[in-house]
Amino acid sequence: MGDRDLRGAPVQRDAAKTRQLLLEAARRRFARDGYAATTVRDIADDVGVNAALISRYFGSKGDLFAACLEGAVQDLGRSADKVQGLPQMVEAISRHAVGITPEGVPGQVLLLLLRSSGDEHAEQKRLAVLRSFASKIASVAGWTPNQPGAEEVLLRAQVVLSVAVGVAALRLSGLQPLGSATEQELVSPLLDVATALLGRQLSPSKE
Amino acid sequence: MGDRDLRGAPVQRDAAKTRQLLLEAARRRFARDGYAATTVRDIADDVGVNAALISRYFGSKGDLFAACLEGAVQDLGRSADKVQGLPQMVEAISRHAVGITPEGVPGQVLLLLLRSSGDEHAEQKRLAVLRSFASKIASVAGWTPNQPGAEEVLLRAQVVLSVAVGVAALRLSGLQPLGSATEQELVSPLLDVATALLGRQLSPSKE
DNA sequence: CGATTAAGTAAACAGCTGTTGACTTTAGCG
DNA sequence: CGCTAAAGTCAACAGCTGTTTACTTAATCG
Repeated sequence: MGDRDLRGAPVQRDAAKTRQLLLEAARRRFARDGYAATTVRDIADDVGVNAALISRYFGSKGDLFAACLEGAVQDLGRSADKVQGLPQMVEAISRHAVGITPEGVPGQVLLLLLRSSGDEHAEQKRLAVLRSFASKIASVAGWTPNQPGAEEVLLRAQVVLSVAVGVAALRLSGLQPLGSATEQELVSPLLDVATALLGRQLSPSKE
Repeated sequence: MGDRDLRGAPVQRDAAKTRQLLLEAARRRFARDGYAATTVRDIADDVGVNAALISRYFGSKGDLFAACLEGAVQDLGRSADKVQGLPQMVEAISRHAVGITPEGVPGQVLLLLLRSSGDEHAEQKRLAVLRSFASKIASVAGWTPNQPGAEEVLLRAQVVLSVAVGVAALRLSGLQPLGSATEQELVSPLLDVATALLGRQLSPSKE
């Protein structure tokens, strides 16, 4: 770690800070390369710290992955809460597909939801997040759980989610022009997709 | 391997057959679990054979992965050649997203295109396949390479491809109802998506 | 049938992985 | 300052990974 900071804040030995840096590095690696292809030494090297700290701070590599997933949940939740209409939802999806965080992997949060450690517990959490995010998409489109045709709407909402994760994955692969498309360039096609899938359902604002 | 076969064909020791079985097992594993999480012993055990045969028959684990990718290319190409209109293309996509092969992983071929070994050579092949498949989608929608707005159409075609791989990935995750949706149940929403993205471009059949 | 060659196995290998325990260094406080 | 507890390093470990080598077993053919 660096010996100095621009501000006077404590830098040199700060367990909380180091823990946070490890978490961020792990998120990047896990999202980009996947769980199995990422070693604890990779992550530790990114931070410039010894790999033993991962076991010390998080318990195990698997627990670190679980913590990353938890972070993704919160990031996603924070975005979802602000969303009110279908266009706003598409904007949020575009933002996540492109990647919000600076220095982060494109589509980091969404990609993490595709990554799997072997652990059953983590796997169920991952599934729970996907399910709840799909439900959120459906609800934004005016869906209520026990109306007729709810299953069909939920399916379509999950297809919308599929676009999001698919775009994130293909961007990561470097497929052009998708890989270098800006957030705004994505909004138009993604809005078309969302409208086509969910637009004719009892829309919240007009008609 | 089994000692008998129902037909009189040679079963017990057939290098070609064993090689083929290894290839199929590898495709399943790589598609489902990814490259790094799959060990050569896993694959060999699926076939009931010693792991040393993988190095012998394919050169290395990386070469085996490349062979799997090659298989995916051919499968995808075979489907793409038959396709003529946009509805047929959606059908083909649905078929691949659900998974054609019996005993195969859902969306095996599409998932393989998301999996990455570290190898640069394999990575470029993977990208080439994605690119060519996206172009195929665009061309089915009536796109020609040097027309005005070609870039935009290509982007939209790649979004269509994103839906395909996204659906395959989320089905693998077990997200319901998407995970157990039939090919026919997927056709309707996917046709809506493809039409919304590419329909207003100079469509091949009507108008 | 016996020999030759292919098909498959077994064991060993070097390198890497996650994790642990003992050690060293730094920050903070009396 | 000197001491203590925290923060971080280091080295070692057991287990697993891909690959190779020497071997056993089975099929083929004169």
